[in-house]
Amino acid sequence: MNPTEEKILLAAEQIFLKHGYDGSRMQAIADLAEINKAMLHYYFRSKDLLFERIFKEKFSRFFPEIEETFQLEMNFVDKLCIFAEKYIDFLIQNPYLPLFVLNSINKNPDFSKNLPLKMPQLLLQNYLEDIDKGICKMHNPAQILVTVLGICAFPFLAKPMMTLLLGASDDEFFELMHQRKEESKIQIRILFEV
Amino acid sequence: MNPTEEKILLAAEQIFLKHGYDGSRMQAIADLAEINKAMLHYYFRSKDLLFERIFKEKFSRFFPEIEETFQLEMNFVDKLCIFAEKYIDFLIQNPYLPLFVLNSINKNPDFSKNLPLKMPQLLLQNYLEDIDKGICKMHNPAQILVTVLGICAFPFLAKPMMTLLLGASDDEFFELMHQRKEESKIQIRILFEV
DNA sequence: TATTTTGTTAACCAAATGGTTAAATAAGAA
DNA sequence: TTCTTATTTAACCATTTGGTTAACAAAATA
Repeated sequence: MNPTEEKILLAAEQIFLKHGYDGSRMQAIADLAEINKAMLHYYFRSKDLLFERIFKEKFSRFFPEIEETFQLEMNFVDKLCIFAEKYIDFLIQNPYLPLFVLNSINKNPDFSKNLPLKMPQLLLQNYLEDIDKGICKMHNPAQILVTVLGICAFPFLAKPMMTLLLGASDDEFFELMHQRKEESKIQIRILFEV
Repeated sequence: MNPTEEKILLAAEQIFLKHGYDGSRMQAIADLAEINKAMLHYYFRSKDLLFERIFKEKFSRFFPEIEETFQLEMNFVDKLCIFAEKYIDFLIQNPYLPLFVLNSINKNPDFSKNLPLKMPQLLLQNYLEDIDKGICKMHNPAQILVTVLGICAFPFLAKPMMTLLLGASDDEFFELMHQRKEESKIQIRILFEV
């Protein structure tokens, strides 16, 4: 890929993830990429298209990783634990991602309508089997999904508020998130294991 | 209060909560309030001041309700349960609030620095006492705070994504949230009760 | 080398946006 | 009623913002 194009994508990613669509300026992206603003339009035509490019890439590069986990041969709760650890690790590397994705979907729900999201079905089947076997507690599947995603993603969504409430620094926050990999597994086992 | 001022505040609240600071237009607020755009500046001087007014009101009218709960005479886990139910009920009435507050703090952390937030200390003391009494499990207090807030608030933050993942309508989402009042209490007891 | 294609820049443009102003109207006080 | 103050409006303004253009440079191709 053209080095200029790459510089643009890298800069756009940073700006969009930090400030969202509305808060981002094309000029800011150009400045960060150290290129002329016209180049943005030369390579990507419009702000909308550039944003869509970043959003789709971020949204889809990250969901497949989860799917892998759910195809492993093990019981439901173990899968959830592995998922949680991997997911939190991923979010430590991409702390702005959750707020970015949620805001983007919130602003334009149609945007992610055609993106692939087949994991729930796989998960659900697996879950029902383990309830039959008697090794997993009965919950409303929707509530499980919300709870587990929340355990992992909420701290990152609430990062600025958390550091405020706890009087913690950025480093302390990330230390807390590393702890949370273990904490999340403990919580998941307590919640779902018989 | 002046009826025009009131109309403005009502409209500003709706617009800001739905679209955030960057996504909101003064003209949109004026249109919704059915008044001239100049009136906004006549009563509130600038977009920043109008936004600050809305933010502070939303942020502070909502935290005190929590504090009440924590001053009741009962054990820690019961308090958490009562908090969760009240909090979810409140969020059902104000579903846009969590994303609005988090985005606002995220955009301008200094903004909420001088706002009163003394609940953690009260909570912490209460918690330590109950661990001494042996009626509450030992966790890192910070992790508890994140988990409990997440159980309540995350579904509302993730509402658009949740409805997408679950293929649910708005009504079904709110039905799920009413269920969640019970679900949250169950989860809190499992997590923290001995 | 000559020519065409690709990449880059500075200057420019139209629309949108937050904000102002001066004049008009309504409301109160004298 | 008259004078003063508060409220409202339409027109206007400066800046910002996404986007365009035309000229220019650098490769690539012939």
